[in-house]
Amino acid sequence: MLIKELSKRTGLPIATLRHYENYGLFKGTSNDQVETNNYKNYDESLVEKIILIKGAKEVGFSLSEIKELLDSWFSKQMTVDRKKAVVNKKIEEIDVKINQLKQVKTTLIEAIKDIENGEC
Amino acid sequence: MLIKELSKRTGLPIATLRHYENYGLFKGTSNDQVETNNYKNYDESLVEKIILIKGAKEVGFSLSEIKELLDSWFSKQMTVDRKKAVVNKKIEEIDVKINQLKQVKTTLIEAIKDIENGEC
DNA sequence: ATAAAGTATAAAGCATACTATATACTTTGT
DNA sequence: ACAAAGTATATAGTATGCTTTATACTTTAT
Repeated sequence: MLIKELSKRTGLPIATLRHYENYGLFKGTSNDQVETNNYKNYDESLVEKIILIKGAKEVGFSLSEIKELLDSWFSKQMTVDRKKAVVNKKIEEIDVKINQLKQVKTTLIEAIKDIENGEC
Repeated sequence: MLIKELSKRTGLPIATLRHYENYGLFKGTSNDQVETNNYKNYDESLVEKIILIKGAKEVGFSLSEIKELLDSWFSKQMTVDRKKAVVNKKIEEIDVKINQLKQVKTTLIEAIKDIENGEC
């Protein structure tokens, strides 16, 4: 698919997708058969990958963290153990974030009670 | 307590705390009894508030979102219902983020399996 | 008494992550 | 055929959230 379709499928603006591609988060492929243009094709599998990027961003991961993760995940050079280590580290960080969110939620539920009791 | 102590208690750099105070997330009180300086005092209760700010930041909430929440929470003008609505909205957003994190986690657990099977 | 450490304020600087603009070329619809 | 829409690339601009610097004053330790 072309960039516009990718944008529709992922819900991210074209400019943002280009930014991510330039940053090295993913790569479209120019079809060498077609000589009239250099439009890039984006594979179906990229949709899932980009939605992962989007989700990770929305919960506070930086582009560089996300890049590190994806680079390991799809690395041809890295050993299986090294790859797994990187991904597992990120999974642990996710658990930390989930707990942080639960804590913030608990605080806000307390806040609701205080508000109802006119205590603030 | 003074700014340095607040920094120790919250784990945030003094410069960051000053930034947050300037942004309006909280307020220290200058003791008018003391005429020699205008050092600000930070109440014990601020520690919890700032740790909430820190946690919310780390899971992707912006300062303006956090400010909106805190402003409602401690507003003297707002009605109870309006306050509750703002806080409840944020609680819903937290649930969305928790689900996003779980989804990212699921994806990464799949990634581990793929890596083990040499599928990427 | 005085050097070192702490506090306050204002302003500049910086990193990250977009977002917009300008230019040029290609494809598509009529 | 040609206007409108799509794509690519490079560059500049912007918003957010700090972080650093400069300056000045206060407190603390010796």
